Amino acid sequence: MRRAKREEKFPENGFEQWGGYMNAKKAKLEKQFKAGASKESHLQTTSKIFSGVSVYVNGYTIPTADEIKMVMMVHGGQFHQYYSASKTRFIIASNLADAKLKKIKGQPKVVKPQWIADCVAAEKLLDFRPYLLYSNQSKTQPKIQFPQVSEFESPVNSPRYKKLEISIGQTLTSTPKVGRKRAALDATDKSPFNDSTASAISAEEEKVMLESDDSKSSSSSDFNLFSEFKLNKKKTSPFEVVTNFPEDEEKEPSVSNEESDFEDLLDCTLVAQELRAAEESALKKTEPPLKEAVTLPKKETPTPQEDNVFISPPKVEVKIPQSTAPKPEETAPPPKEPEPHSKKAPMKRAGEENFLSEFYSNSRLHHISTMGTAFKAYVNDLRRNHSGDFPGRQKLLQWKREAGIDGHGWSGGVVVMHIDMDCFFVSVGLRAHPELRGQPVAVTHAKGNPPPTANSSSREAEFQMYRKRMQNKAGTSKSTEHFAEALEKRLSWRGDGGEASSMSEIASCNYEARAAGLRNGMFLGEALRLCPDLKTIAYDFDAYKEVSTALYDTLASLTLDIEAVSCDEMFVDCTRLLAETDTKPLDFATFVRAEIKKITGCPASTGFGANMLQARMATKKAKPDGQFHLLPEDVVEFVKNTKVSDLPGVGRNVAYRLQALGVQTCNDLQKTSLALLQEHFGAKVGLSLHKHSRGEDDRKLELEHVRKSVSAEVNYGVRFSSLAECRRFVEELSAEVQRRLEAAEKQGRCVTLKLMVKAKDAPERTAKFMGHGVCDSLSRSVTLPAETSDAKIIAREAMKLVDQLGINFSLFRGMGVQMSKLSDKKKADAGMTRFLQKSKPPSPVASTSRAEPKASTSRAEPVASTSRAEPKASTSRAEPVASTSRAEPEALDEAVLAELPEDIRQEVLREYKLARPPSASSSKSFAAELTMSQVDPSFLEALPDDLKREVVADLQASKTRRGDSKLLLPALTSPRKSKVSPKKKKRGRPIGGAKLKPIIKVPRRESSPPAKPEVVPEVKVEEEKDEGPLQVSMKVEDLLPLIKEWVKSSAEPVEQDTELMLQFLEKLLLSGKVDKIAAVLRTLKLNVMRKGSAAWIGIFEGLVERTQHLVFNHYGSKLMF
DNA sequence: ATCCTCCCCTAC
DNA sequence: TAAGGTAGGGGAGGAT
Ligand SMILES: Nc1ccn([C@H]2C[C@H](O)[C@@H](COP(=O)(O)OP(=O)(O)OP(=O)(O)O)O2)c(=O)n1
Ligand SMILES: [Mg+2]
Ligand SMILES: [Mg+2]
Repeated sequence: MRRAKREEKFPENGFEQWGGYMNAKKAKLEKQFKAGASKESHLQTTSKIFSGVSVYVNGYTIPTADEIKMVMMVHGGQFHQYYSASKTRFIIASNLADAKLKKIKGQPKVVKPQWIADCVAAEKLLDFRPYLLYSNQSKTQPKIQFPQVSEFESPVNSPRYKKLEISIGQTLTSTPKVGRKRAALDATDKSPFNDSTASAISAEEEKVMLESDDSKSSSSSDFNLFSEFKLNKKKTSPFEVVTNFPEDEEKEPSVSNEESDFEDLLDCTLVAQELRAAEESALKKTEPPLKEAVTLPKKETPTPQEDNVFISPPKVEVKIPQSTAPKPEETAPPPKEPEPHSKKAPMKRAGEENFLSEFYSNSRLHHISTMGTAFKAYVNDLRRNHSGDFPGRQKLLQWKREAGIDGHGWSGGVVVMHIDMDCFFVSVGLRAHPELRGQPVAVTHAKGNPPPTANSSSREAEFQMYRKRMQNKAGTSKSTEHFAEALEKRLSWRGDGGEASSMSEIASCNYEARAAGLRNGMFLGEALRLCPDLKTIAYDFDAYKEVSTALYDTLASLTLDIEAVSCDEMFVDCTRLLAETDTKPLDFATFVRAEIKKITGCPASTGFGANMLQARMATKKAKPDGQFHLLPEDVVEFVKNTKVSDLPGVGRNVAYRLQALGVQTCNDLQKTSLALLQEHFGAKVGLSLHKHSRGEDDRKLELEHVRKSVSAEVNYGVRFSSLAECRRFVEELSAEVQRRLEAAEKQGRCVTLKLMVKAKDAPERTAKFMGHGVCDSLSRSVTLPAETSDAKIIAREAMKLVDQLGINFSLFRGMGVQMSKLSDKKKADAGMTRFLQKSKPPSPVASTSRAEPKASTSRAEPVASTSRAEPKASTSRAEPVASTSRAEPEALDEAVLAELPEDIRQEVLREYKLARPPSASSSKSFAAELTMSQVDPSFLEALPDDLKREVVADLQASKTRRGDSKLLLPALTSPRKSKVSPKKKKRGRPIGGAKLKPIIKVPRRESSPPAKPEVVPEVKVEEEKDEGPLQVSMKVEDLLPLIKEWVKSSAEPVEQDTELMLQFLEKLLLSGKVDKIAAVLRTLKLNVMRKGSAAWIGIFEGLVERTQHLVFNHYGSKLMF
């Protein structure tokens, strides 16, 4: 069966104990290799130990998830990639770490991984109870044998088990597809920062602000020197400031990655907190009271109802640094901005005035991200408008002459250069702090002496708790130790609650600091413990921007075969440049780096290679302040000593999983078969690892970048005290998205809402001040019928999604709004608006893309939106309408509508719908097709009969689609976009009702609620004896309903029906319709489980077994479904 | 086979 | 206190 593909299957192996597990694993893997791509044998299982057992692995476990997956495969169990309340029977976890665990519905058993290991060792299914992670008895060693193999029926402690489903493998098709290709045109020209969100201030404005706001440069003690840079215009490269700083930077032993983890490790700590909180306040189910809620009322402004409610002129942005301020050393906490009346300045929270702009102005991640985006656009613009002249080349040639560098350039093949500024933020910052050169320095917000937060003791307690948990992890294997160690380092602050416990992150640290073990992204507290002498300096985003621009302009003056990576880094295809200037790579490097240092005062390192990977690795080797050319002949050797974690795409997770496979270096990786890699990591990732480990890289520089999505999200400071606040924040984020879309001259059709929700037992107080803490994250999206960039529409859709999720806003810890399925914004669709709004000519505005030749696009007040409909003072309460193709509801002219082509009409209807305030109960959004539950009844009623009929017909025709799939683990939510039959409409979600108490059985299906036997009766009898309705040639869509009805219609299956079904399946098999078999079995399984009938389950199991037998005989392998 | 949604991961 | 953003690759699994 072609299905074999690469799913979960492993040749038999004989690995026994987990004791010497690591070793055994290696041997086993090798064996599998040998077995070679014997795909066929893949499907075999060696035992039935885990028959009927389905597991989902959460977090890191000692047999790793991959290993458990393998074991389940081999021993007859089921491994679920996602947790499903209805299908997953056990959750394997070592601790509470992943918040997800805590909100899972269906109360699956959470069992320690050791259980799996012990079962394998014992070669039989052991009672899982001793291994329950939470049970009191769990203590430790277990091994209580359990009589027979699958007696789990015993209602250990939950009758729920009864209806527990036997899960069968799933996995049917699933081709590693990537799909989604969005046609998109190019953006337009403009300077790099025109769209940089908050900082979208014009250069002039910026300057003014800088000048007037001295607090700004702030932190830097010497404002003067600093300002010299700041006041320079950014646009071009006016960086003549020439600051020659003494060379510094001595070579440091290269350190590995930066501190990537964050919450993961943090999680453990938080988990400890959670535990404690949970223990203390046993069942304090109710909504956690918002402690600060008080201040809210007064704060609220009259809420401008205007059109531009949510636009937040970015002006704020630039100035901010001031509030933060002073450097660490010389503490001088500037006065917090005084608060009108209330005592101390209340923390600013999302949804409150100025929060967003203030947050953004201080967010380093926001800055590097938007700068990165801006530079990609900048390169696009430069390429588009380029004259063909590269002035920098004259300089290069002159330099060569003066330096006495002879001709004979490079004659090799493709040369890719990667260039990256050394400890960027620090290097820039040090220009203003020459006295700190040579010392360990880091850039961070915190300056030190945090208020006497008296929680050092509580932290100590947390730490102890954490330790306990770790030990509890039993395993104690290598990796566990590794993580434990890492964690301890980060969290083992004791005593004083001074800065040694600061949770402020270090954006960048110099090489002197790295020598002490510091890494970018590390907490200041931990950093100080590692390096007590660390000096910290403040951020200076404007300066970074200037240096970045200088970096780009420098390279752009030499060639435009550039792929921007970030504000301090890019790839350059030097092939043509070197050939045309007859220059050798390293000579070029010397020149460019010197130029950059001369202009910016900051060091950059460059690497050269035959492809992007090699160039990147070369840069790493070159740092700091160096250059390196990885020659083709040296690649093989070079790569062997490279750690896998140094490969692009190999982060914490992949590195960990590779390590579990015994792979740590590229050399190890080379010895691993492609098949195995793909088995574990998927087709693409596996192949990528395979190639990268050999220094091979197919990627081509992306010279014309096409943006695919635009988003704005904040996962900090989110603590809503009212739905209104939440809504307002969504509106602000939407306005931000609109602004960015406009800056990029794009529109989109898909709106995605992202949420971070406090995990079930996570403490109200997060480890990091105002941080998101331990959360579950989820997203929901809607595809609109027409593209838009209108913040109002975006916000409305996003809010609908919020409602739809039905989670109490007070649990939100982060929100994001994203627009995707982008297309260039043309005035084109103004056509529709015009059509419907008889009076309004399509604003011919901006016109085709490409438009503005750089120059700052207007920072634009909210307005901007091109074809904006006139907000007529319509009678209807429609909001002040805004942009794009949208007509006033009142403008709908039935006659006109009737003449429109079908597709257009649908869009109009859609728009019409959008323009209306959603009725209270309707929280649904449209998808490609309308769904009954998404229709606002009042809207429907208002339609003329014919239209009504059409809409309804449409709904019914499409109602089958889009069933909810998955039902992700954070069951924390509600029934997802459950369909709900036409008749009943979605219950309006209780706006603030958190459904902490999920129902036992989650209705995970579209149509009828599972537990509803009522409906069903005897529908039809499709299962006649004789040939009956089941035909091999039937389409799956016709077949499945029959299956469903079969199960639904009778309490107990009739034997003849079962036989008939088996015969039918056999026929399908003989006809090669394996997919249909899989589909039938899946549907059957679903419905049987839903029914929860033991009789049906038994029948089903028997059917599956017999079918599998047939399939095996026919194909030599089992069917995966 | 391919598309789509909802993740997860990675990178800066 | 602290400022935990944002874009893209890609995998799982369901629908078509
Ligand atoms: N976790 C991180 C990683 C990076 N950055 C910012 C600060 C860095 O200076 C800048 C560039 O990132 P790099 O990865 O290039 O790191 P550095 O330039 O600091 O050091 P290196 O010399 O390793 O390039 O991005 C950050 O704020 N947080
Ligand atoms: Mg760098
Ligand atoms: Mg970089």
